[in-house]
Amino acid sequence: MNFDLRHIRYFCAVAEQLHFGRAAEKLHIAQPAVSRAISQLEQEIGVRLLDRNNRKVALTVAGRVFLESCYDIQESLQKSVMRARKAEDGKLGQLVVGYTDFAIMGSLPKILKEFRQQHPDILLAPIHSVTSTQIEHLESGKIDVGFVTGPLMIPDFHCKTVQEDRFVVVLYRNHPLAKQKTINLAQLRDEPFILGNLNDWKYYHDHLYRVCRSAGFTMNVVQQAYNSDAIFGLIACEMGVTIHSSCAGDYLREGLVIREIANLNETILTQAIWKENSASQVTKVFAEFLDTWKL
Amino acid sequence: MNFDLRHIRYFCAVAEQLHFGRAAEKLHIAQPAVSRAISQLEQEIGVRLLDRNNRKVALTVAGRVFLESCYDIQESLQKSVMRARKAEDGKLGQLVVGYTDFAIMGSLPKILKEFRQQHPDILLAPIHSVTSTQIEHLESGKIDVGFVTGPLMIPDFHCKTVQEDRFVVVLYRNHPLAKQKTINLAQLRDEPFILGNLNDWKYYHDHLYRVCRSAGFTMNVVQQAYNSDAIFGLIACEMGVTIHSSCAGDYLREGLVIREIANLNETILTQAIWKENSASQVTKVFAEFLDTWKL
DNA sequence: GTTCATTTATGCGAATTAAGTATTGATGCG
DNA sequence: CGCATCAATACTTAATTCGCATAAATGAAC
Repeated sequence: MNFDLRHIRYFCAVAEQLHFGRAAEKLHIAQPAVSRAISQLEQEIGVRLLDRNNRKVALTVAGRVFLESCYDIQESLQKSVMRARKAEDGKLGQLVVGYTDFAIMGSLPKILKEFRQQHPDILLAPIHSVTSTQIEHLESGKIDVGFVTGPLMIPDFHCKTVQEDRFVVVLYRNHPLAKQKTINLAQLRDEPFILGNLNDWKYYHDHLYRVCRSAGFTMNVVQQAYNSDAIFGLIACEMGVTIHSSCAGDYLREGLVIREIANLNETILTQAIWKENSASQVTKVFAEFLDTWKL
Repeated sequence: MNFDLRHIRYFCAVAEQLHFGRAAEKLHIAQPAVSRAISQLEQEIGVRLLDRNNRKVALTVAGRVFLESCYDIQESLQKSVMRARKAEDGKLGQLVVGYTDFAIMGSLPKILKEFRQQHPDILLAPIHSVTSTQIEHLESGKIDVGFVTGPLMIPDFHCKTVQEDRFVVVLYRNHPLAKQKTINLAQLRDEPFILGNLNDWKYYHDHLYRVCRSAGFTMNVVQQAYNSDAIFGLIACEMGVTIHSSCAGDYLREGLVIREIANLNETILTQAIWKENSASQVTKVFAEFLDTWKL
């Protein structure tokens, strides 16, 4: 294949005009150049593309077939250039997003949906993992953006709070405290607590620990569960209670109830977090997008 | 887009080698030519494709994206040339095939299946119509090949017999003659006949007329039906009998029986037929294929 | 820190390729 | 049969691409 795009351009012009002279005019060149290009192309392919004499020009069967291909190729080339430019701008590519239980129960679906609409050429790859793991993966580059449970402040990382939830008590329906509309933290002093795995949920537990300490007690943890669903499952067994995020409200299983905590200003933040330096262009586009996001 | 395939070729080479010198060697040109082509390409697209200094060459994100496109384009170009060549040779295109009831009940399915396997790039467009209509459509170019009921000899047309059937009597099960194993034609002298529309089935009727005449009688036609299924339907109503092609054997409806005709050498030919001149290349390929077809 | 080896980029003349001008030659129409 | 039209060809000119020589940059080694 020793022809190039010029030949294809010229061929398309002639095929459209069915006239070498007019095609040349459209191409802003002289007619002989067109004649030569067409014969070169035909020679190269080894097939006559245009049935022509000095009075008439018509596409051959092969010419019609090749013409279609020519349009395809030109279109595909144009797209390729666009894609390269988009990739440069971070508007095309892949974004690996880490997320916690709280994030996926809360604002993340809306955020990702909106982002996908604005940037259809960016493939989102969401990965569930807890805050501490996400931070490791951000460091190692395994994920581009994390949605973690804060409050959090890590050097060299950018943060954006995307969700603010209240602490709430989750009880089984028969629990005595379920009769109250709101619960004072101190009332939970002697309750058996079911929490997420103390290693995995470290950031949330530290926060919760401080909250309970300031209410004058330490949680009596009787079970550690794998995730929110497991916690709720164990509570449904009436094995204990938990303090969870208010974002669980929509996802609570049958038999469980949520009660607000009285006189507690402390909130749970879910934050988007990404490496300040060494962020891919796609990450930067996502960061920009988050900038415009209203809590 | 003021670049051509040369730039794409060079870019692919560099992307593969990640080394301008070695790429140049592979391309059998000097290194500066490669350098220049790459910068031209980058300038044209407006995006840096290769992160390079005097020690290292690496694809940028945009470069990776564009490289994929380059492979696609080159492949697509190669295919386009192949398709044009195939089209020239008649190995790609469309073939409109007319066929009769007898053809589709007989050898046509096998023929078309085999042809499709040998020529997957030829789109077959089968159209049902009777012999006389097919001949009109062949004249006007509406169909490329007809499968008609012969025997037939038309000037300027090529013929190839693809199927030879016996005349058989089709009766309803309760018919007195159904008790016989074979039937003499003369026994049908006074039977009410159900045949296809006399205009549409002209060629078959003429043939059948001659056959009955030589048996010493003229058919008493009481009903004309639209197609074979309709004929059989009316026979199932016990409105009459018919003489049909033995190819109907596999398709006969419940309640009907077939009886061979004694002492009849006459056969029904199904023939492929196409215009000798002005045949498209695809038609010629089909004709060649038929040449190798064993009856 | 300096030198060296390696490799991409650039300047310039040569070679190749494409385009332009003028003309030929073929073809259909009046 | 001549004329008008239009693609093809010959030859010249312009543009592009290439190769060689070399500069400039960079990392490694001493």
